Amino acid sequence: MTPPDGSGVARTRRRQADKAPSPPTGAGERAIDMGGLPDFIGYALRRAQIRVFEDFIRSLAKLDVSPAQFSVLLVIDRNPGLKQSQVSAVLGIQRTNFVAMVDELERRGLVVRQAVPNDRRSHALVLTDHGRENLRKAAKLQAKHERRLGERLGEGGREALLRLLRALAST
Amino acid sequence: MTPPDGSGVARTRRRQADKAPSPPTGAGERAIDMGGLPDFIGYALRRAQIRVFEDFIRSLAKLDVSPAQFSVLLVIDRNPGLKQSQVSAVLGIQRTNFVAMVDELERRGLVVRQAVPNDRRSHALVLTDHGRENLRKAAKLQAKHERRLGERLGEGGREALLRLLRALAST
DNA sequence: AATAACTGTTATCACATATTACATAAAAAG
DNA sequence: CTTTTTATGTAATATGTGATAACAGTTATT
Repeated sequence: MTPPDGSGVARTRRRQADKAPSPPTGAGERAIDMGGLPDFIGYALRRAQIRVFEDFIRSLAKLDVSPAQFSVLLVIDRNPGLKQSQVSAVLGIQRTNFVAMVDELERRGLVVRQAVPNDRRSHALVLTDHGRENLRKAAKLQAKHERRLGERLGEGGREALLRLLRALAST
Repeated sequence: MTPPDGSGVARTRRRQADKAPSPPTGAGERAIDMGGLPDFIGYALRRAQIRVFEDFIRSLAKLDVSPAQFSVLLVIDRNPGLKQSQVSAVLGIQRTNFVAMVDELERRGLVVRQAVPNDRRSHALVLTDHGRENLRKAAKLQAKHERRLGERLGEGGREALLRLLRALAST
């Protein structure tokens, strides 16, 4: 499996290079035949995912929290004391790659690794006060982002989309 | 914008590391609270995209054609003679990164860069016979893949999904 | 006690994407 | 027609994301 970020979207750098794909094709130049690409699930999925992640990143830019970081903070907040391996597993992040993520969150003072009473191998993850405060703000911005997406999808669109996406992802 | 592949999916390597996110939570260990993550568009989108790309890659493994390569071959086939920059632009690939892609496709004998009559800067891209044949086979496998996805989505699900995804991606 | 499995970690590798700089060539401006 | 701007392809490079292998310390099994 794979982490909740990826998306190929550069979080730090400001994007906007080359140009967006196929602006409706101006006057003169003959339209380019996409060969049905936009009607393929995978292509449509990818395009949508990129857009949504871009919007997410813009929405939380103030806090500099990526989609992946948001998911990590959220899970730790709801399940304080989980081991690194547990958090990484539910999120589909490999524990080896998860190390650096926790390093960064710890460096920023959002998370701490705590000793576990009966197991000297594992680290229990908990949010600091600062981490909780940061998550609270992030969640607010994320909710706004989510609402914005919902509006684009029309009445009942969001729920329908979630159902369909789960159908694709399940099993 | 961004290319049609990405997806964080390793095409070459065989995947399956760590374990899939949150298997329904067995008996003993208390369920982990995802904090509503699965109900967020971005998260669901990402998960679905990964799954779909994995399936695509498996489906076309025989031909060793990635989603990105498939889209490139398709566009060149439908619009023979387009310049590199045109192809990369419609697909949302930066022209600098597109160079290596064309190199590879050319190396494999699927595509050729042709001189353009009135412009000595640009290269016109066309499929070779081998490239066309390869695309034909790829399209067949892709169609099967697409049908399989459609079945998962139920009656009218595919069309509904495409509509919703386009709503997210547009503008 | 010996062996196996778990946990976190480091070091790499592969690959996707973005940025910068450049050479050549065509187009636009003057 | 010359100067300047823009377009095109390319290389070099940096960063991010994901996968693999190996390892040390610890705990669990046998």
